[in-house]
Amino acid sequence: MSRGQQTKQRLLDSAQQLMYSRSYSDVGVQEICKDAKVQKGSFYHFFPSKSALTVEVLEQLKMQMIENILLPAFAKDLTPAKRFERFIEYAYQYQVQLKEEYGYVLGCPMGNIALEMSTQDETIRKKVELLFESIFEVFVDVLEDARAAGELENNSDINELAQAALAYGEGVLMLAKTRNDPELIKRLLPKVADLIGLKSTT
Amino acid sequence: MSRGQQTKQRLLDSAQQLMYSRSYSDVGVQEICKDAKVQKGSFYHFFPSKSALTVEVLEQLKMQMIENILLPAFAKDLTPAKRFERFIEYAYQYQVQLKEEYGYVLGCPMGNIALEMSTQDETIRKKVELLFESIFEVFVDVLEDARAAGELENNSDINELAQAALAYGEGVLMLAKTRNDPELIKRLLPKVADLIGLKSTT
DNA sequence: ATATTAGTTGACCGTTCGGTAAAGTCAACC
DNA sequence: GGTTGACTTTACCGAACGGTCAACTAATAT
Repeated sequence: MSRGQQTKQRLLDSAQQLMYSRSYSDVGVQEICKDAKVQKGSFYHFFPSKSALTVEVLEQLKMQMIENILLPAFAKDLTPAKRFERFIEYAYQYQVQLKEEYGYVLGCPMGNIALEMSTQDETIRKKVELLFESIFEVFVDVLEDARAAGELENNSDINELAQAALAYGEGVLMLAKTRNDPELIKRLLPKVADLIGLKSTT
Repeated sequence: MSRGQQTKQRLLDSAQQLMYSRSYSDVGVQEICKDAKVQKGSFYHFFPSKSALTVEVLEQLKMQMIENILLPAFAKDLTPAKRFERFIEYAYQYQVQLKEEYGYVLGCPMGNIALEMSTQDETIRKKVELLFESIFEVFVDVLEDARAAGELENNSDINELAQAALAYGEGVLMLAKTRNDPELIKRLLPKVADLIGLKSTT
């Protein structure tokens, strides 16, 4: 990785961490630069605006999420129901760790930005829309497996079920963040099985 | 209502509208004052800080939500299932209207603030927590009616079901806002019946 | 070796931020 | 009718905001 690439990467990493732990608006370009040990002029050498930086942060977030959470959790070594359970365990452990580190349950980084920025920055909104689409696709895939295996009691459209599961996951993370209590995830998220009609693993 | 009360009310109304249509951070006290036709000095006569104003805005929001949405939607003239349907219709119509007015689906005003501010302002987070509690209580009430009427197939703890329903509602509103598409509400929200195990109205 | 490009530095822009202070005006009560 | 306290007005504070610019240095390619 070239010198410039490294600088850019530090900016992306600092921005991702700071924005996730606080918010888009509360973190200024100045603070991102200070954290990344980069001068402000350099920031604007790599990014035309704070908004553009954020779009790249979101792209990086997507890749990390797919690689570190979605692929391992939904790997096909388990039954669809068990994959969801593994996903829930991942989400729970992660939020617990965040609470230890920051004192707060931070929730979903996409959801956070979506609600803060959707009415203010159209390119950010569109980008988050795409990130949700990535999760959606993974869910569709598991649900198809489940239906093929006869483990899906619900005969609704799989696209709708996937969207419902995504919405429910985001909602649970919102409540967990608002209550600052990661246990909500463990208590509530398993009910996604009822929502999509997954046969319980008895 | 006295002169001072009127001024304070204008500040609360302006802040509520502006923050809902954009965000907490993006709306300054200057802009709130201008919209309410109040001088900045007066603002700080009524509120010690922007944060304190926001807490009062949230209180007002709660009262409006209960009176204008929760009470009429969940009135006991219908079966529990039908009450939920009426609630969904209310939510849908409201977001359609907002999109016409502002060009954007604005989602849930509590959820928006919760995700933006929970890690930054503890008193705001606590207040939103209370607002969620208000909705939660209404849900518990309907669910008890449903169980008493034998219309609840799910025999889980009602508190958990109510929280799950709340989470799902918030999640759907988040997706609707991110996609800027109110139709998602109509398509997804009825699945709350599956989530909580409400017998379908056949 | 030199010219070109990529990246860095630090000072600077106008504007807005949340919040303060002090003087002035209004209405109500004695 | 004068006093009191609620409310309003206006000017102001230091700090931070997103963004720009021109000069400088480092790496690369010919």
